[in-house]
Amino acid sequence: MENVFHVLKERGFIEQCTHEEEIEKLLGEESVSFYIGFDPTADSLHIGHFIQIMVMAHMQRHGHRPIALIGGGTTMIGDPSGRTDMRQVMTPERIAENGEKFKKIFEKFLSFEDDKAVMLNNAEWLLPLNYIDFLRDIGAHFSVNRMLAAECYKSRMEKGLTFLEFNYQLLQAYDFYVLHQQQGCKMQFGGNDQWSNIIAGVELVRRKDGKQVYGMTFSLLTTSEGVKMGKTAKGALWLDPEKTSPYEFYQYWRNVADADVKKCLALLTFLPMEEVQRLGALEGAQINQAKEILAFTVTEIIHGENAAHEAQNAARKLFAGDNGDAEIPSVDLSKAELGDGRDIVFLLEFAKLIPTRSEGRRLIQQGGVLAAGEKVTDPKAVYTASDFKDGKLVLKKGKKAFKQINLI
RNA sequence: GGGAGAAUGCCCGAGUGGCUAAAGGGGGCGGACUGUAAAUCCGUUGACGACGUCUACGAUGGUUCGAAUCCAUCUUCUCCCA
Repeated sequence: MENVFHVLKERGFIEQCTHEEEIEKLLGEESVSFYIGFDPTADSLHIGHFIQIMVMAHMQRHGHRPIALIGGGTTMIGDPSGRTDMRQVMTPERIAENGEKFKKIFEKFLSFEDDKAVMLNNAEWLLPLNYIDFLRDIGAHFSVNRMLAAECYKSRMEKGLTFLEFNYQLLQAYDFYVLHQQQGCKMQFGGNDQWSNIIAGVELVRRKDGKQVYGMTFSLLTTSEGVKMGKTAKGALWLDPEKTSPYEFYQYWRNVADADVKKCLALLTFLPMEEVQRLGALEGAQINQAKEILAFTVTEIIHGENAAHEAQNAARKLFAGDNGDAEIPSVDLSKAELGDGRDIVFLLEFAKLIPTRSEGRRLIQQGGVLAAGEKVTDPKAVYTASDFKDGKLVLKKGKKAFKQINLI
């Protein structure tokens, strides 16, 4: 079987390794147990986590054993790495709830049968810890001097870092130590922002057990301009269809910058690299084909084939100017609520295309609103039941935002 | 524990008694150009019953005809000393 290290390297996942040659050798020789930690700070995973999930999937396909670690314990502290502000302290109930949701998502991407992958929660061993014992056993191995010098705290050295957060690294290192002992875990992966935490774990295992374990980090998904990808107007690009609809999700990828197409295909899909190369090399208007494939494939992996087809059809129809079908994101408006007619601003607000009525008026004045294909020029224009063809009215805001109102 | 300073719109950041819904930048949104791209350019960016009204410059109270700007108390944060 092909060495997964080469696959990950070729696809551009790998950013830093603790011991490149040894890791390559190890992954080529035996089935390795490795772990990636996910802190349940929100009620859904987002696209940043998805990269890590892809890595686990690639690894599992090549015969290795993923340990998906849910950070029920570490989330009680909050990881300060690479952040400019302190994380909000979360209640244990919320953390547990979010953790359950994470579990369900992992089950979609990994096979947990026959111990081919395991899912654990570090709350199990972190919550019962005794402070004094922990300090003596684990804390003694850490150098504050070294920790402070680490790049990941840099921005926090200016703004302030609490002792609570400062302890995060010890806990993550301890996770690795526990997993090494209990699960024979030899590697830890993570986003590039996890580098310091991962090295800390590698060193702790070496000091405590005298064993060599390894760490590797993966590129964070950034645009060619270095901005974090996966940000939408509403915040993160979530994997949960309730939080980010498959259509929105599809559109996000359909609209990535030319320069990022190849990278996204390599990191977010399982398409063979020859295909990725070919698609990424397309130029001019042709690269739109590659973007369609990217959008469809990623949506398919996350939301399934049907949802991907629906999203694609809706997008194609809307951008082809054919507003005829029901796959467009829509809202229902009762006849009673429409009454003798409502003004355009009401309809825009009702369809959640605008946050305030002022925004709606401004938009109309700037010529950014189309109703049933006609540009709306008067903010006071009133729409009645007769304007709904077959009980439908498609509103278009700008070039890319559509919403259909169904009269019921 | 002692001392110094800061808190402004989504973010950064000017403003130190009326001309301030608050400069400038970033971001967002709309338009032009295009390929549902990037870059660029133009416009816009508190809300609402919209040439007017209301709410806003950490919180509360006060001085004043009038406060983001002055005073008092409080809260939070940063820095220096311990």
